[in-house]
Amino acid sequence: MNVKFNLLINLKRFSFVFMPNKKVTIADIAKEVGVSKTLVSLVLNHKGDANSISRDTQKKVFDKARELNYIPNPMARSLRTGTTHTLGLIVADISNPFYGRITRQIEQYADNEGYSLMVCSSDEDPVRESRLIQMLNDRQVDGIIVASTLDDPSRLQKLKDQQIPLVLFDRYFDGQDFSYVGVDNSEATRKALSLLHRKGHKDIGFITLTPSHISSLKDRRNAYSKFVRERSEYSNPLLLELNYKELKEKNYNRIKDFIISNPDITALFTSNNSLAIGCINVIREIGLQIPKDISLISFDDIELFHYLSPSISSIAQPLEEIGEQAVALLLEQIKNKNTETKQIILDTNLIIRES
Amino acid sequence: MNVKFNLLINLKRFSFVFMPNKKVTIADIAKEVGVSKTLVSLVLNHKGDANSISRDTQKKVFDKARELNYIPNPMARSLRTGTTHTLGLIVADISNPFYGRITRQIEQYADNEGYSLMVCSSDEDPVRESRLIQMLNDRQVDGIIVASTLDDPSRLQKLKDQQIPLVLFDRYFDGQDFSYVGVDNSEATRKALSLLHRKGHKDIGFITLTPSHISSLKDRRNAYSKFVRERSEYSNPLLLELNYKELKEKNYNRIKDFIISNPDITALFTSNNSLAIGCINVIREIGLQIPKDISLISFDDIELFHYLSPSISSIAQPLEEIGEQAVALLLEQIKNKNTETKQIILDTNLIIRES
DNA sequence: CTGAAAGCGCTAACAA
DNA sequence: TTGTTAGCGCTTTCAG
Repeated sequence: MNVKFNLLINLKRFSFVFMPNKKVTIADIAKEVGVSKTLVSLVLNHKGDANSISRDTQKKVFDKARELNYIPNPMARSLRTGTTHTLGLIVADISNPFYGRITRQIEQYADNEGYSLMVCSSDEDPVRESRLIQMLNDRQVDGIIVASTLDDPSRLQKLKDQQIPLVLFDRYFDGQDFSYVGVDNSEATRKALSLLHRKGHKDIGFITLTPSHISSLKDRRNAYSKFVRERSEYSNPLLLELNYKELKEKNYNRIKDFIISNPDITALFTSNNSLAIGCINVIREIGLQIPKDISLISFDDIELFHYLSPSISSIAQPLEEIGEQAVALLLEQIKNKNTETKQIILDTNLIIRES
Repeated sequence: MNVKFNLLINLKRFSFVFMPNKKVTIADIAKEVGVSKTLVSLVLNHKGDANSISRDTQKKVFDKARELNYIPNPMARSLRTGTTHTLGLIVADISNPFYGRITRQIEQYADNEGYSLMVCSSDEDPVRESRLIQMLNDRQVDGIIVASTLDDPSRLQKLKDQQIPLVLFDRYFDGQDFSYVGVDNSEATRKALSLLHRKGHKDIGFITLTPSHISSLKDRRNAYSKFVRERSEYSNPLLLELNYKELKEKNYNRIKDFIISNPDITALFTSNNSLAIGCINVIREIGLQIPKDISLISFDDIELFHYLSPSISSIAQPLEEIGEQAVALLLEQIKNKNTETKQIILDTNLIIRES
């Protein structure tokens, strides 16, 4: 028993000597190769040729680095350079498949370029989002991608002033000059509404979310208002706004009231997938049938819509491309701080199903 | 023109003096208050009392820090302390709602405790996962939470040897002593199978995923084998294994073949939600009806199952609690490196619907 | 071609 | 009760 115990202790002590416990630094390499730390750093950062260091020396350094299994300390590097090779991503809710799938893409492209991703959910709370931005900024991420829930873009403007690379997606700010990737929400909404209209629907209800300053939501709602205004046969806009909290708690009472108190409605347009789910619930509960009694089209396609019976028509955003472009835009800014901001508008796809 | 140019230059120079451009450091505070950097550091880290620094001095330091809007540089701190206040999370695929929802919880609890989260998807690829573990380790995250797709736990053992806090979830390793939070997959599977059996199903097909070393999948499959073996009325196990890639590509051919070539099957158990979706597709395609011709129960409840008609019965894991416990376990290890490993098994919930 | 030296901002022994 | 000093590991002038 004692022997065993001693053995353990000795092993532990011994480990100090030979194990890769104590991490190797450029100083170790320098000492072993017999050159200065500077040279090692230069070589390892592929600045050897630029500083005309002999190929022979370079090779020795590289070999020794591999032999010692040298791993650079990112903290030391970050402290020195101010860069972290980390990107920050803020979405409303990572468990929402819309954001989940975009996140997946962003993660993938970032990883390909050697960047890691810090993921945060703002919960549609501007205060929380501000805190997260601050946190990411404090942590010196090299850039931030955000589907912002802010109503006042000044916090983001501050980032830009600080030259922090920034890309918005899904939501932009009117009259603000940020890089952005998204879709034409007005046009997509108009197309869906037109379809409903062509199918003979005269009373189309529109259900959307607050906070209503969110550009994507606003554009969709405005497109609806415009659509209704342009057609004399529509009396009043049939509009319902839910807030994020009641939606999250699956409190659909107001949807129910809305549908019941507007019996003329023959079609519904919802401005996101969760709202559509709420509507489906309510419609079933009331005992109505889709699409016999009421038609439904939703923004943001999710798998569910495809499998429902009847399947639900929806407007699909090109999630993969949104993620890809967001990263591309951000990396461009990171690589060249003077890059002009760019706005990328991608095409949506109106998927017509049975609803 | 020239005047303007000069103005810019002057502004730039001036900015050095008063703008919050150049970040304030403890040195600035020290100088202003007239104490040493050490003292400032001590006070700001709430070690003032412990080092019997006068309350008066402490207050001065705190006030000045606030006045100067001091923000500690996490890189410098990390370099010095070796801690980053960052947690690493590795899942198979962040866009899968199962992981998305757990991630959401983990993020939230981590954030509450002042930790940020680095999220990575392994894509069920062990090589990729190893790389991610290495990356997180290099970045000196304070701890790692992982739903591991590895078949050889030695890479994880290495983390443990290095004293890196580690918590597994969803998947454990037989005979390995890691902290873990998950559910009793055997029991849950048995319960579902029993239900099917009680309802009179004699030929229950079981569809699962490879790689088959993944513990959760293995336990489910073994539970099925055992169940079949224990009942003489079952002739042969009706088992199909898909691989992750064909599932991801929605290549359901083998499911189709399986169902067609086993016409006796009256019930199906799938070991995850994506497989269930595949089955639903195939069953519809073949022209069979759920549950008239074939019943279906799936592991891992998703919203879709609730809304499908018929709605699909499933085994729900307590996602929120899994996330919460995983973080709790990890933080315990971070706070006290000598913490014993702990395995937490949570209850599942068999949700019986129409399928 | 190479190296010395000066920090990035912070913390923690060790003095005083 | 406070301060000095010595780095953490790396990059980058600048001077040979």
